[in-house]
Amino acid sequence: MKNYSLSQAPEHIANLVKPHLDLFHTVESFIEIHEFDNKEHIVRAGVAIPYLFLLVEGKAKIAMLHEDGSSSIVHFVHPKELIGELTLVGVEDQPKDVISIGHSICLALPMDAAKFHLLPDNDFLLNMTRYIGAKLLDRTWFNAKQQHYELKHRLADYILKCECDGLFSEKHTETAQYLSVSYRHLLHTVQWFKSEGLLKKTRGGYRFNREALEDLARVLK
Amino acid sequence: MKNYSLSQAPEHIANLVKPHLDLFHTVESFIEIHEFDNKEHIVRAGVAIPYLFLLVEGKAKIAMLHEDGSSSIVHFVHPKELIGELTLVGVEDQPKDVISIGHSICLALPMDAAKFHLLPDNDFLLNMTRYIGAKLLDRTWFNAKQQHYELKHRLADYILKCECDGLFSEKHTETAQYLSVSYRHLLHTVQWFKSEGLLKKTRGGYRFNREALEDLARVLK
DNA sequence: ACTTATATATGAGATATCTCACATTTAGGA
DNA sequence: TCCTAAATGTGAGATATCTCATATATAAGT
Repeated sequence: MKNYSLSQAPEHIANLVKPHLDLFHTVESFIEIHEFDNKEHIVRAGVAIPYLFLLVEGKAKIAMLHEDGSSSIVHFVHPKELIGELTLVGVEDQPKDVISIGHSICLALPMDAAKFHLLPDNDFLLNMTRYIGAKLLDRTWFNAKQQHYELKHRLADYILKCECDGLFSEKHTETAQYLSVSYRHLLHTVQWFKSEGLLKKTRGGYRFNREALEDLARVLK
Repeated sequence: MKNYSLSQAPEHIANLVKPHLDLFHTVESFIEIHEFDNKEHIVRAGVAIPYLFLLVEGKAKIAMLHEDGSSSIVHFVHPKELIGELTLVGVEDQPKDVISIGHSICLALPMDAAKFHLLPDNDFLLNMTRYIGAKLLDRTWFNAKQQHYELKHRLADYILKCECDGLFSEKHTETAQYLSVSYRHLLHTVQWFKSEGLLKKTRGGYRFNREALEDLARVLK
């Protein structure tokens, strides 16, 4: 993990970060930049979170460990999303694991500074409430659909959400944990997609038949 | 639906409501009391919500309609819980159905008054953020468990959560919609519980073997 | 008291999904 | 470059869960 203050950041990083600073303009002097390698913990389950993070570049997964040793991926964090916001407002006592997927870059604001300078600011707080509220809505919706429709629909939806320039390149292991099915069953469905001509493996991922996938995903609205 | 202002409330209702007013002490003059009958809509899906409600007495379900015509129960609202808080903070454009289960009583604060008088109040807003944040955590946790464990565990957990003085008396139809399984399959599991001596039907509901249910529910932590 | 809608109940057969076992390929670290 | 861990891929058998059909009991409305 690399860690330096905003003012010491190399220029290409500073440029990357600049567009994300608006939320934090009142506390700019406290801001640090943290870089994480693949599989590095950004937050460790059960350990108090010392920063409010904002993911600028890269990707991360929030994972949850079950009693039986297996784990679910509860959420994929993408750029512009916060990490630690529930700790900031004081409702999360037991944080979950947050793990970098590939190399990633975060703005990091010490939690104390955030509590002291941001929470009393009504505009900031309203933004935060909306952010959390939108997440609640999303997750409620996601989960209702998740339980109700079988894998092929959810997978189609997921592929379309993750796809980048017509290429789907998420790991099957993580897809399975996110969609809450066994790896084995995910592979069955992937094979079925292939055999129906919805997916075709190429270098670096899968190409797909967008219309057909959209058809399958449509029931999730 | 009966609807009257706080000052006109009959005494027994006023007494019931009093302990719940603290959140709203700055806007007491705007407050109304709404009473709903069984199956009456408190909020109708897709129609703008004109009030921020606080459930004082009774119970309500928040339901979600799927494309295929079936519906999921997303949440059971219990006394002291809010209805419409996501509309208040401005993230819910399409409210879901909220339906009274049995007779219920709500505090009702006109949405405009709430927006004007409560949102600018930093203390109130922080409370609201915490309320919404706690709900997000709960639901995340609930859903991860929900997908991961089979019905017998989730049902055991649900019975213990709903039980009142050792009596479980929720409707099977609603239980099935909440736990996202078919009615048929729920009944299979109920029969199995009976045959194993975990459940016994009596007048007005089911008695149960608490230790055995706790054992089953334990994996959900 | 009668009628209707809703909730409870049970059976039979289909299938979506899981567990376990094992082989192969890919990627990361020394 | 080799070695190891992770990711990918496939098979066989079990089971959790679903759909549909149908019957009875209970609650609600007139």
